[in-house]
Order: sequence, then structure tokens, then C-alpha cells
Amino acid sequence: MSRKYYITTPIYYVNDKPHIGHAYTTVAADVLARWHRHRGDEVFFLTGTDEHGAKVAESAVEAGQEPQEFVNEVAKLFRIAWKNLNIKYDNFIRTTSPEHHRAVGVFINKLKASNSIYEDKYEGLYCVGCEKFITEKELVEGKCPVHNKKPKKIKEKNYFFKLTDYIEQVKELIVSGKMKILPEERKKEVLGLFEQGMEDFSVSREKVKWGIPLPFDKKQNIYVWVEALQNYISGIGYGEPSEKFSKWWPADCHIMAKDILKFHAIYWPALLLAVGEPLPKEQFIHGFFTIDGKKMSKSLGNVINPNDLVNQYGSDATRYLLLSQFPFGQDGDVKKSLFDEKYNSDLANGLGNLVSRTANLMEKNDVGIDTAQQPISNDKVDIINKQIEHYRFDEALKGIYGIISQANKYLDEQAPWKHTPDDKEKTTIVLQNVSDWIKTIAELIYPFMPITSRRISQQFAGPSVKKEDGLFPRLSDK
RNA sequence: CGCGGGGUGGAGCAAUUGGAAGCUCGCAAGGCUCAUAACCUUGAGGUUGCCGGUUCGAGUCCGGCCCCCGCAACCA
Repeated sequence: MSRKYYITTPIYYVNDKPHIGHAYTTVAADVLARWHRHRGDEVFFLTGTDEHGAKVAESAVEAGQEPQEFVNEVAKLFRIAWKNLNIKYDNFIRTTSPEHHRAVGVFINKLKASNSIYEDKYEGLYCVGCEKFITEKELVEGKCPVHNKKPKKIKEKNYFFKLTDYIEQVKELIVSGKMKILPEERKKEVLGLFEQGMEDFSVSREKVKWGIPLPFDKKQNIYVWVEALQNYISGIGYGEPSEKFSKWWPADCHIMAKDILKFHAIYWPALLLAVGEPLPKEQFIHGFFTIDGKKMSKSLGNVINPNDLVNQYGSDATRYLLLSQFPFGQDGDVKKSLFDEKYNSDLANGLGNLVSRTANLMEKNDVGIDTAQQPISNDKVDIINKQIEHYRFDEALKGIYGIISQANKYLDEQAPWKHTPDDKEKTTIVLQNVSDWIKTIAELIYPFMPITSRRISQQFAGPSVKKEDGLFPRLSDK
């Protein structure tokens, strides 16, 4: 049965070039999207970029560009990175696009109409040099660290959202599991946040210039976070006359990293409740990387560019390496040396070599494919599919590797290379068994490694099989 | 006592409701030779952060302590 499946990544803030963290989230979402498509579901996969806010405006100034010009360039970098990683999204939503502006306008007006917005004063420390509010924590000896000046305590008019009106309802939906927060630890974390208490938050800014104007008070811009969350609906046609929005909403899954948990698990549902839209069904929060045991940061210079990985390993292998390292949902450490190791052991020695030796044996012994054979379905395949469905990508990949091992072992036991011409029938059975497994493996790896999957499927489509170039050339040891 | 996560053989991770500490890589020895110096078998290596408790039995429950990471109201 075909079902609709709407999955999203967060929209990435264009203040930063794409890095391995963005790639991780996006690849995971792409795997789920491909998995659902592959089993016949109707899928919409949304990603995009978050392009407003003071930081972006500052960066544009530094780059000597107009904000729009600046964000156009960075957004393009994301598109290129996703193309390199073979990400197949259905829409790339940008918050500076007309459709986003329109959707946000409609949404904010609805919020206003629902009496969830009120006017109040926002008080904070404001640095004139930075042209923005800064927090107590950022201060160094009571001064702005950038401009070495004391910030002024000022008040500005802001519009606030009555979060507190919806907090109990959101909490209940999370506790009852009507809106799933996964993994379980994150759910606990969110429930912990409720215990700490929540206050209404401001949805507009007077000082921040680069943004979407508030429809009912053009002197204010909508606070970037409030506006950014709406990408999930603007990306599927919210506020447009078409049927598109009602077809896809609510989202089946929001994927994100743990830093933005609160916005997604609490603020976003509350905003949706206020305007009477249904809530996302599921939100999955994954962990952070450290690189060689250290926090990834620009100042340490250890940020990994996904394009570099693709250049070195290819898109399929990069996707595999990202998701096979550690359980999705936990923090993990990324080691450059481990990438090489895993590439060689799993992909070159494992999958690549199995395909290579099998194809070679089939060609030499003139054994073809039994095209009547249906794809194998057994417990192992079922388990692996379940694991993908439950975001256990590392386990699923391990399971696939298990089938590869099994095939290798079987080949060694049967040793068809020792067969004489009289054993032709036996040889045929053995090699066709292995080729059936290989075809099954090709099916299973499709969401993770679509290109390799296709290559294998084509090579083993029959009637005859020929040896081809290796799928994953071994990296020379250094 | 702010909240949450984590500390398991050299590395990365697993262990349904407490019940013989597993997996992958790496390492060592042996086998095989169809294959990308690959594949197969066997082996070495852990008193599961520390201390105490409950139990016939705890990595798994309880108490205390140490260390690491993220969040802590606008920072995306």
C-alpha cells in the first residue's frame, strides 16, 4: 500500500558553509526518503536554507556584498554540496524566496487573528557597535568583547507569542506520544525543559533589518526563528490556493540535530496549535560529531567539508561512512583514519570484492542469471528494513555486511573454482545462489548507496554476467 | 543539589523485563587462491570510571563519588 511520506531536514543557516554536520543530517533524511520511495510510498523531501537575521547581514557586510547577493552565493554552495552527495530532494526552500514570504505572511496574520500575539517591551543589553542585543554571558568584564564597549540597557517594542497558552497541550501531546520525539532520551530532555518553566517569546525584532516585515507593523521584522520554522509549510505550498499543502501536511518526520530541539519540539508545535494546523507526527533528533575527539569548530580548523569527502571516497562511500560510524541519535567521534579503515574493510574488501569475485567466476564458468528468480525475502531482509524504518542505520548496514560475509563464507566452502567441467550443474547452483544474494544486497543498499546499487543491479541483471571495474578501489595503505 | 546524555578488551560500538560480557576494525597464527595483497578458520586482548549495597546471580537495580559532552530563554 502506498502512503504519503513527508520528511524534512532543518533549513541551514547560510552564515556558514556546508560542513559535515549538515551533510550528516541531509544524508540521513535522503536515506529515509529513498527508502520510502523505493517501497512505493509517495514521498516529499524538503531541505533548504535559512537566510535572514543579523548575523547574515553582518557577514554580507564583511564580504562587501548586499545581503541578497551574499545569501544567493552561500545557498548555491549548499545546493552543490547536496548534488555532490547525490541528495534527491523535492524542494529546496529558501527563506528569502517569494513563496516563503507569502506563506509566512499568511501564517503570522492567522496567529494575530487567533489572539496569540500581544505587544510588550523587550528589555536587553544592546551593543551599538554590533547593532544587536547581547547576553550577559557574552560580556567580558561587562563589555562587549567585539567592540570593547559597555552595552546599553534598552527597551524596544516587541510582539510576543503566548506560548504559555499552549504549553500544557504541547506537553500532553509529547507525553502521550501523539507527537513522537525520538530517541527516548530527547523526549525526556524536552519534558525536562517543561519542568524548568517556559515563558512567552518575542516574535519580532525592531533592530534587525534583514528579515521579513511583520505584516501588521512594518517597522518590525519577524524574528528569524519564528519565520524559519515555517519553511516546513512554505516549502509545500502553504498559503497558496493549490491542494499541495493539504496533501503533504502534517510532516511525517522532521530530522534535526539536538541543538535545535527546543524550537522544534516546543515552539513549533505551539505555533501550529495556535493557527489550528496539525502537528508533525514524528521528530527525530540526532547527535553531534567530535572530530578526533575535539569539538568541531572553525577556530580549531577541524571542520570537514563534505565535498572533500566526496572527492576522496565518492558520494556513495561518503554516505556509507557517515552513517555507519555510530548509532544515529547519539553523539559520536569522527576519525579520519577510521574513514579509510572502514572504506577498505567494508566497501573495498567486503562488498566490492564479493561482487568482483562472483562476476569473475560467473564469466569464467559461463554461468548466467536465473532471471525467473524472485528477489529473496527472508528474516534478515525484514530485520534490516525494520532497522532503517527505526533510524538504526548503523545496525542496518551491519546487517547488510553480515550478508556479504555469509556469501563470502559460502563461496569458500563450495569452492567453485575447484570444480571440474563435470560439476557444471553444481557450479551453476552455487553461483546463482550467490548472485541472488548480491541482488538482494543491491536492493538493500539502495537508500544508502544508490549509484552502487544500480551498478550491481545492472551487472547482475542477466542473462550473462561480466566482470567489470571494481566498485570501490582499495585505498593504498600509507 | 538546574536539565539531559555518556564513561564496556588498542579503536568504534552492542548487550529485550538483572542470568553464561558480544559485534566490526585492528593485531597474531593457519588455510585457500576465483577475487580489489582479497577471502575463510582459529587465537590473544576486558576485575564493564571508582566505592559501597540489594540479590542465588548486576554492565544491567539502589546510594555516594570522579571524569567527558550538549542545553540552561533568542544563540541558527
